[in-house]
Amino acid sequence: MNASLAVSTVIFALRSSGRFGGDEGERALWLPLVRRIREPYDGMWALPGGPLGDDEGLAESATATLERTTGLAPRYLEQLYAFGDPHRSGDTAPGEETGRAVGRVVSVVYWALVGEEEARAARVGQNVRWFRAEELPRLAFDHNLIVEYALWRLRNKVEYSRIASAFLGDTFTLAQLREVHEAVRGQVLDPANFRRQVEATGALVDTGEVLTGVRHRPPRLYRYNTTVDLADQGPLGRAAQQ
Amino acid sequence: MNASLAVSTVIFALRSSGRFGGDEGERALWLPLVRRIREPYDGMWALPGGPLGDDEGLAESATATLERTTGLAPRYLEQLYAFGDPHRSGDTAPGEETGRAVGRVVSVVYWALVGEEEARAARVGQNVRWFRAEELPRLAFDHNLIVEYALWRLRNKVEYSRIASAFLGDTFTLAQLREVHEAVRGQVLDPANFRRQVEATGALVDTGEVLTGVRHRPPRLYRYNTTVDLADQGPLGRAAQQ
DNA sequence: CCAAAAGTGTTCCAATTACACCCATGA
DNA sequence: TCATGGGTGTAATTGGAACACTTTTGG
Repeated sequence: MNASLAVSTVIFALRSSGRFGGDEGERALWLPLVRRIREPYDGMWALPGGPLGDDEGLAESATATLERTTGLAPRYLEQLYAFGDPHRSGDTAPGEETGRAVGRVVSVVYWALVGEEEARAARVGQNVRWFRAEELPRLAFDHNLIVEYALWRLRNKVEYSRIASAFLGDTFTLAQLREVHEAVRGQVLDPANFRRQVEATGALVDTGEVLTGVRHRPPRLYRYNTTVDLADQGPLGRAAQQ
Repeated sequence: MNASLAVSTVIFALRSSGRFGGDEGERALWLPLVRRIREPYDGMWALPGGPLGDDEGLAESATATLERTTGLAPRYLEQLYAFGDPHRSGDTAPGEETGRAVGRVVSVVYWALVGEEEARAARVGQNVRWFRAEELPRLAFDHNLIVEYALWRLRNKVEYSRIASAFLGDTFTLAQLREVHEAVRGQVLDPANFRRQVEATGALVDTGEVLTGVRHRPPRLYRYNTTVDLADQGPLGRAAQQ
């Protein structure tokens, strides 16, 4: 019989390493992993996922995994890649990846972004733990490679699309948006030039409100033009396809 | 049971509409399709593909399909997307896509580029026909959408990678490379600026030879630096992964 | 008034564009 | 020698990077 199909999801959140309630602190990318409770790779950490349901779409399955693992809904979701190498389990013995199927598994992997606010209150299940994306232990299967690839895609895409706003709330200041870019891209950006660049895209909408309570000049609050997709997916975005 | 898995391939070739042997003529993108001989969509044209073999990698399966359909080997091959919507057959009745499996099918689709020279001599099988990529009939399943998406990816990628050379032989003149870009991107490019841009990448190697027999100044023949991949796939390219 | 970040202005540099012009070959 | 595309030169324009400077708040 054919290989069996699983859907896994790389879930990214931006978290301040500082205490709760504090607006400040070093922001870094985190992601939730689940501990395996069967062979192969028993006891190791792995990406959340599961077998594809009989009448379930691929993106739908990724969303369900996200909800099951964190209780959250994605602010951005995109297919990453399909991994199907016959020996990707790294083991010569046939392994099960989903906890149910046996034998060869092809994984369609998605990556998701969740909001910073929601991520603070994310449910933490029994065998779920959040890790810094840059400091992962050795994961089950080829999941280290998958996370690396997802990080690469995220970092590329944040430069030429609007997905950075997925980490933020509906309204945000330009400094907040810039800090997301800085955290993901790993470099400091000139506030003046950053402002002009995002303003030049024409996608920013001035809400007319300002953020008060800060001990300096109150920054304006912006919103993104929601009639436009966060990222151009070409024909896939224009169709109702996913 | 789970959905079954198929691998399909969008195969692009660049063809002159002129006669054989003539170097000139309007170049356009063509692709081979196969005629379905079963329900659903019996008699309609579809992308070549087939079920994933038991011990076969995904890219390996795409390469095998390419060989079976055209007798050619890909000069460039990349995974496009996994399509798995439960109702992508467009039919409420359960359909078979591969000619063997029954029920729901998830297709991992690849796209490939083959050389212009090889494509002229491509084997044309019983139920295989080449079509201009811009003038396709209504295809089986969601294959029109898939081809549209593949075209979009090709046109994007040709601008920031070296995949255009996959349509050409080992050595080529800058005019030939420019004509490939013009055909794919659908716009004329300034020869002088095009030359400087590709030279600036440092990937061009002057072979020292020239192309003779033309009734004007003989152009130099170049080669691409083959130690570099045609396109940066990030961690996927660096690993032995496919 | 002072510190701090918001926001604006200006200069410099690199890349792209447009286009003029010379070069080398076949007919 | 002429037509044709190969190849080089150069000025104009654009866009980004760097950084000085003004504005507006809380303390």
